[in-house]
Amino acid sequence: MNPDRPPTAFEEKVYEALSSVPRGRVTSYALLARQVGCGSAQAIGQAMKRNPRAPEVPCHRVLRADGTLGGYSGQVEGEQLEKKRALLESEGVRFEDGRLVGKFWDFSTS
DNA sequence: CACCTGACATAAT
DNA sequence: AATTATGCCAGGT
Repeated sequence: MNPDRPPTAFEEKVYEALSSVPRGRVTSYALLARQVGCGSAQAIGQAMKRNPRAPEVPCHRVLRADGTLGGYSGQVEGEQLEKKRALLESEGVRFEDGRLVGKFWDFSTS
């Protein structure tokens, strides 16, 4: 479920961009994908579920562009998603009716 | 085996 | 209706 594969260049790039997101802020897959120079946001999700050092990599700070949670640990539904929401709430991110309240982090500010 | 483009579904414009 | 944008899939390279 969580093989200890060494982080690849692609993942590292994603993690670095993810590190640019301060606490209490959120990003979308497409936004992150563009930062790493990828045309598919789905590749980002793949990178997350591949080798996400869960607490080390703030993959929970990656939401959909619609404001929905998206997926977590390879699941798009389940208690893991609820945990993700709770984790976001813990960081100060508020939700309403399953939607993110506020805006995404601007990489240009980084 | 790791990585990415593509196909497909859904929502907004 | 058509086009555009997003996506934690699936498959091909």
